[in-house]
Amino acid sequence: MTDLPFADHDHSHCTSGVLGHADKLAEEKGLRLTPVRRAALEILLGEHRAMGAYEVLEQLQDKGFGNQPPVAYRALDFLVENGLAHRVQRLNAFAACTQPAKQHRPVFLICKTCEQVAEADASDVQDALSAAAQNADFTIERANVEVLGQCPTCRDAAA
Amino acid sequence: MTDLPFADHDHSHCTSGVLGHADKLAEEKGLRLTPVRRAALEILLGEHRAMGAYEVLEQLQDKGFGNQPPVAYRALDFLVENGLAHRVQRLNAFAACTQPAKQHRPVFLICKTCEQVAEADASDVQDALSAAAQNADFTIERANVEVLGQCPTCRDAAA
DNA sequence: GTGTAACATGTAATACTATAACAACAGGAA
DNA sequence: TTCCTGTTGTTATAGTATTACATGTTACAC
Repeated sequence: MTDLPFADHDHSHCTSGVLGHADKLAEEKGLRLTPVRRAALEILLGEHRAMGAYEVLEQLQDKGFGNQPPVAYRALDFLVENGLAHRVQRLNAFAACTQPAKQHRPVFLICKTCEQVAEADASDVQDALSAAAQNADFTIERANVEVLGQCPTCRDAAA
Repeated sequence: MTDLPFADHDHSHCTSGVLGHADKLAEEKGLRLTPVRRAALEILLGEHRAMGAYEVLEQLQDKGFGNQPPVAYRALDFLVENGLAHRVQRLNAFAACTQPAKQHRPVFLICKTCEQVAEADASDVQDALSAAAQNADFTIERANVEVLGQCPTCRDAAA
């Protein structure tokens, strides 16, 4: 219970900390943290919540950058690729439940090649999740665990 | 290693099994497994992979049902609500990484009320995930763990 | 069996999310 | 300088999802 992520915190401090790290990272790794990219990061940090790309775009526009979707997506993709931001989500899709009889909380194993989806039984995962949530005093309503990768068949075929 | 989800299997059997269960469930719980809904489930089962709503819609259309998006979304929502299908996904959004310094594989705790996102450190979850994937002989490329619920502040405010 | 409430379906219109493709430009290396 | 690489701007378009309203159907009370 040492580190409650939702608790009040010195926001300006956490913001400048991340920005400082970003600058350092850019220098060390030769990343080009250009004005748009830095601005996008500032915007995300400024709200401390998940933001849609178009929300970010709007604020970028206010700061004088382009106003077309790619402007935001490119900056965000850069941040994600370099570990400065996360993308929350992937795959807008549905799959039949293969074990509707059991009350279960599945983990989805999604093969990026053949697109098959397997439901792995992973009560361990869910238990760990419950523990993590409890630790943050967070009430779980729905959990979504998606793993993207390759199924044995496609992997072997590719090899 | 008893149950490899990706292994070859008797697909017609697993399909009819789920459909049979759906029929039984409908009868027991008084659910209305109407033609569109049953057709949507058959379509999902027929491919055994994650399908976009518009893909399902197309096939529904071929079977003589409506051809507007809500037709598919409603049927799919019904299936999801009743545990007959899963929705793979949640939230198309970005969030700044709050701990860019550490190499970490976060779990996102997303408050559905204030939309704040916290990154919980959950190596336990990731370990469990790795184990589950290994058990299915699945190669993980990217894992996305999202939990939707309420943060302590919003929960207390609602109470 | 009729009326009514609740739920299902069909359809149109629109909003939101994301990408492809190309032009213009800036900076570094040969 | 010239070429290469990468960044930004912009247009156009594709893909995903919801709102709103009209119509139809089912089940139940009376």
